[in-house]
Amino acid sequence: MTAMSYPPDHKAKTHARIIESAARSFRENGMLATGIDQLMADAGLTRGGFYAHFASKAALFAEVVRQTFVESTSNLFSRGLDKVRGPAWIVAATQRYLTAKHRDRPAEGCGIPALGAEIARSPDEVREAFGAEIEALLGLLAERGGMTHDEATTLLATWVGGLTIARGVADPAQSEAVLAACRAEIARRFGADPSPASARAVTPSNDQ
Amino acid sequence: MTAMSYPPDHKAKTHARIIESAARSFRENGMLATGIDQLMADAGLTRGGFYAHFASKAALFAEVVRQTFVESTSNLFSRGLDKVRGPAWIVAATQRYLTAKHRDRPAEGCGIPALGAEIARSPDEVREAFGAEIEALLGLLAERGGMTHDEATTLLATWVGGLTIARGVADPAQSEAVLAACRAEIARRFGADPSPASARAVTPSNDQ
DNA sequence: TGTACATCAGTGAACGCGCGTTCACTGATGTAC
DNA sequence: TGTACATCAGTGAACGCGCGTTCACTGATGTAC
Repeated sequence: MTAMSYPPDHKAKTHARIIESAARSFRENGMLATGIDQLMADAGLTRGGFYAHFASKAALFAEVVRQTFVESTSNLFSRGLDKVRGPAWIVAATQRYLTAKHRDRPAEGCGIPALGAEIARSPDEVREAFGAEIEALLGLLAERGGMTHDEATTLLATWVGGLTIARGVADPAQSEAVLAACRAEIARRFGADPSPASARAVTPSNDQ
Repeated sequence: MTAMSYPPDHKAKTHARIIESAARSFRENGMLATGIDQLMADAGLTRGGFYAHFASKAALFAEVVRQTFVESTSNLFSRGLDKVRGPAWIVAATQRYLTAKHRDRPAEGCGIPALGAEIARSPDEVREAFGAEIEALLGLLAERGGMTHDEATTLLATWVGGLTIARGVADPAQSEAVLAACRAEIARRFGADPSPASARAVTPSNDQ
């Protein structure tokens, strides 16, 4: 009862390690294509131990969904993007989301384009986690971008759809054109400079 | 050489039947989750015959991608939508795409939200077919909606992302709110009545 | 009209392999005294 | 300080099953004469 084996955070660290490496592999290869053998091996463990950490693969998937939103929130509200608000933030965040780098590195990117279709086919456990994360993210987008909830929803939809289409297209020029079109239209809509050059060094301006 | 067994269109009909039932199952359950045994059984055949029709599962997937765009084009440019152009078409097509019915029937719906992530992970064969179909569809959207290529790209991205998010969310009210937000913003942007009631009976107006 | 034949769409057993999950266990750790 | 013990994170063999693909074959069909 009071006896405590192992350091108290040992299992928690292993748990987090499994989720983080699963989150990478799920986004890169798909949830279904990632076997439990493989993802446990990636975390330096063997298959049997999986069920000491998660009730099922679906339970892990729900945790992975949460993990990808933690990462996305960090990507969208730090490293320069914490210094701007309103339209300037919207344009700068768009320049960060709709890039060739994000397109080419799904393992580190937004979970919605990478996992959305598999989430939609998953049990409630997963879809409820997704719904809660979407609502929280939309709140943050609306607040930081000075948008209505509807505008934030549409902005996120355009990001997700733009990246989905760009990832599916084989020709690099055509793919880049899809990203550029969405970037330009969003910048036009929110009335700021659409050139990618301005996205690198975001300057605090246009608060709300 | 000149000898011709079976009616000349017999194999072609079987070929089309496999593609059509695979297109349904791929969109509903995912490409990876659909086994060749199952999809051949759905078409009334046994597994071995598959390779008389397709070089590989990826080759079938490329055909399925083309098939879903044929269906989408039909859905977006007929049954009332062939009677309008310009902003009126944009709003009416949006009201048809971003609906609970489309969300709940992936097997009959747009292949981009349902298969985009799996297309992105597929060989060039599949991604080249997707790129060609995207380009053709964007041309049609731009022409019928009186939009620039960039506007058409962004509109399609918003449709795809909106449906992806709405499908992943468990709560029906939250899911409907995502669809409604995207519908309303698109209608607002293209300056027409955003109420769903006007979408049912589209009236020819506002040409280009 | 009747028979022999060539075609080929489709069959079904078999290949090696990985899947998600269960479960009896091992062995390193910290605690009690 | 030293020993016996309880804890429990992680192990690895095993479960039944379906995967994508290959290949020797069957049998219905249309053609030739």
